[in-house]
Amino acid sequence: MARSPTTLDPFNALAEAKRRQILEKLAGREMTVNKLVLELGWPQPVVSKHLGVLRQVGLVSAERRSREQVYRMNAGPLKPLHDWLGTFERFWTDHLHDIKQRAEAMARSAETKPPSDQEPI
Amino acid sequence: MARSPTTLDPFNALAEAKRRQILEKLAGREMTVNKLVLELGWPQPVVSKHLGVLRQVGLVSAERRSREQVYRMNAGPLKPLHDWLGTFERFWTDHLHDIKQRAEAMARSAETKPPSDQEPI
DNA sequence: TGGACATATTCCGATATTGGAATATGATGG
DNA sequence: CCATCATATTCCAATATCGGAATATGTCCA
Repeated sequence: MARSPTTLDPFNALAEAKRRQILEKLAGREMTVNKLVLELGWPQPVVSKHLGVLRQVGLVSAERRSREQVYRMNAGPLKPLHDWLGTFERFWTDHLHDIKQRAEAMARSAETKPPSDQEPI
Repeated sequence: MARSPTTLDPFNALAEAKRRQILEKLAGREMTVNKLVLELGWPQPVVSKHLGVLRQVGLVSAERRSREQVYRMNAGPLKPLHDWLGTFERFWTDHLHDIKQRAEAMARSAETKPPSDQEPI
C-alpha cells in the first residue's frame, strides 16, 4: 500500500506552515487573494493553491466581489482540534504527574536493581 | 522546488490519524510497543515507525525496561498547538462576529450593485 | 553459547504533495 | 468586443511519506 489519505481533514491542512500563516492573516478580517499575495510575498499560484486546500476542509470560504475574490476564515473546523488537544491539557499542566511518573520509574528501576549491580528482570 | 520539510514539528506529526491514536492510547499510562501492537492491531513495524516520528518531535519518550521498550507520552509539545488554536477561539465562539461579517458583506454587495437587479441563485 | 523474544531499521513500490511556469477562466471598463 | 486585471488550474519535476516484508539489533533465559 501507500500513503494514507490526507487533505480531507483540518489536522492535515494545518500541517503546512504556510496554511497556518494564511489563517493568521485572515483572522478577523476578509482579504483578497492579491492582498494575501502582497502581504505574504509568495507567488500567486502558491497562495491560491493553499487557499484551495483550506477551502476544501472548510477553514475558509470565498465570495466573489466584482473582479476580486474575497476570502474569509471559517474557524468552526478548528474547534474539534482545539478540543482534542484540550483532552491532553492535564498532562502538560499537571507537572506533578510527570514528576510522579518519573519518580515511579526511578523507584521501579531502583527496586529491581540492587545498588550498583547489573540488570535483573 | 519540492515538498516542504515535515516531521520536524508537532503539527505535522499530528497530521497522521494513526499517530493521534497512539497518543490517545498513551494518555496517562505507559505502554510497551507490543501492547500498542495488540491494542491497535497494526503490524509492529508500522507502530514502531510512528512511535519514531512521535519521538523525534518529542511527543513521546521511551525507556528500556529489560527486554521491552516502554513508551510514555510527553504532552509538552502539544501546548503550543493548543495555544495557537486558542487564539482563534473567539471566531468560533462569537457567533455574532460571523453574523456581523455576513451582514456587512451583504450590505457591501447591495451598495455595489444596483438596488433591484437580478439575484443569481 | 544459542535460541526465543521485543523492537528498530532498511529496502522498496505506490502515491501524494509542493512549488514554479505557463495558461485558462472570469469579470470589468472603455 | 478587446485589453486588462484577478484568480484558478494544469502540467511538471523533485521529494517525502506510508506500508509491507525482510532483516538487523538487542536482551534475556536455559
